[in-house]
Amino acid sequence: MTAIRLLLADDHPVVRAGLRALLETEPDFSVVADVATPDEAVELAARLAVDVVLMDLQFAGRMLGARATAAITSRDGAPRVLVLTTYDTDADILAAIEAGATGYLLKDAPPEELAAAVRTAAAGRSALAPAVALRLMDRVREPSTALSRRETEVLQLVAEGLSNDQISKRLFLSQATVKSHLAHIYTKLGVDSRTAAVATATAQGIIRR
Amino acid sequence: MTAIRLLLADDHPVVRAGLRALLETEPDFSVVADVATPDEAVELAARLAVDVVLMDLQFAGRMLGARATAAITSRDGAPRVLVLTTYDTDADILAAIEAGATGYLLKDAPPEELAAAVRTAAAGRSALAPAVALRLMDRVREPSTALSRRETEVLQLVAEGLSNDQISKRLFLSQATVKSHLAHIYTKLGVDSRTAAVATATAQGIIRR
DNA sequence: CTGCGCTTACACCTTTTGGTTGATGTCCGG
DNA sequence: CCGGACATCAACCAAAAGGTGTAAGCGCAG
Repeated sequence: MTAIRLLLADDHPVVRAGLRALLETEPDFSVVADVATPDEAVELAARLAVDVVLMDLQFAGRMLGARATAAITSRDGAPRVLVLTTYDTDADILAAIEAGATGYLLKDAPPEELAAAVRTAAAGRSALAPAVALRLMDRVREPSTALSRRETEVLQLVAEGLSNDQISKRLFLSQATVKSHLAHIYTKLGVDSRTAAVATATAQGIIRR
Repeated sequence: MTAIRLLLADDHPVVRAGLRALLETEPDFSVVADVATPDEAVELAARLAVDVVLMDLQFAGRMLGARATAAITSRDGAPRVLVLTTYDTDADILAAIEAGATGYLLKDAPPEELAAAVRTAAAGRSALAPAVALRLMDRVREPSTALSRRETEVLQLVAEGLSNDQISKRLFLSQATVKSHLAHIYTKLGVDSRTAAVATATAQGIIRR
């Protein structure tokens, strides 16, 4: 049995070293490279014939991991991408899954869970951390509080302090559409103002700040 | 020359492994233990006669590191505490320094910076990451961004989703006063809406969600 | 003692946001 | 193929929030 070939992508040197240290103790794992940027990850994922990429979602505070994940998984014979991040918010999870991630793990996961997820991903099966799986279950069970992708996107911008007008320009919509989305968001969250929506959504982990 | 004895306190196994891997390559460092909880950190810092404690601020999403830091540094002959965390918000930095931390590093620091900071801390000198030092300088230079107690109180309620009317009732003020406070807040933060104020203040750690 | 900043407060006006109703097109699943 | 969820936009009205000017009491440092 050949070793599972791994590529680590995270902008924190400490995290890269930690993952390497933890994963190299497994005899059937081989960490072939670790990189600090999404671009390097995309390039090396293609060149080095790896089996699984462990990908952070945030690089230098921005959400570049999802795009890199999409770039990696879009090719034929692409490696599996296991997203490994700090936050378990709806927005992040959906972005990752949409980008083609095979699994979603949290950085506070114990080493055994990490290794198990890598093997699951290498076998092509989906690997979700318990907390993440639970959140997705809740989402399915309770569709009234589940915001659509577009709604989440709008609300994220609201949380960043943008006005309806700024949001409409950012998303190439009319203010009317932004207001429409917000009205739906208020209904779903049971609130009646943008700040209350942000507060509620933040508390529930629907958006990140 | 005796080795510098280190204790690692972080709830993320990956981070503990990473710090251990990076620091043990230094011949003059000796990692004597790593722990996952603040309580263990306080206990072992006293028992093991360590020189420097590398302390995370957040444990399981809560700010327990500052209290542990205070507990460790309050004793005679206490080890130096080097706070190592992900965020460089005002509130976190001030809490750490107030608790008696000798230094404040960010987790995205390169390994050399990390090792240098440990040696600096072991020698009893203050070790601040460049980004952190810069923020403190800004704070001293630009006191206009410092909100008064009342203003912070109002803004905290805004962040919780309350309307001006609700805030006025909560604080036994008139809506006019709340609006006055908010106008001052907008000026100090350089924004022009309540959501933008919350976003900015949260980013700077002025308020906590 | 005398400013200065914080807190409180009011009035007037403009801009933004929220609430409602209605309409069109798309896409997906039964 | 059709219903339903989603996304898009419009027009209108009501309410909330923001902008500006003004001002009084209070505590504190120079």
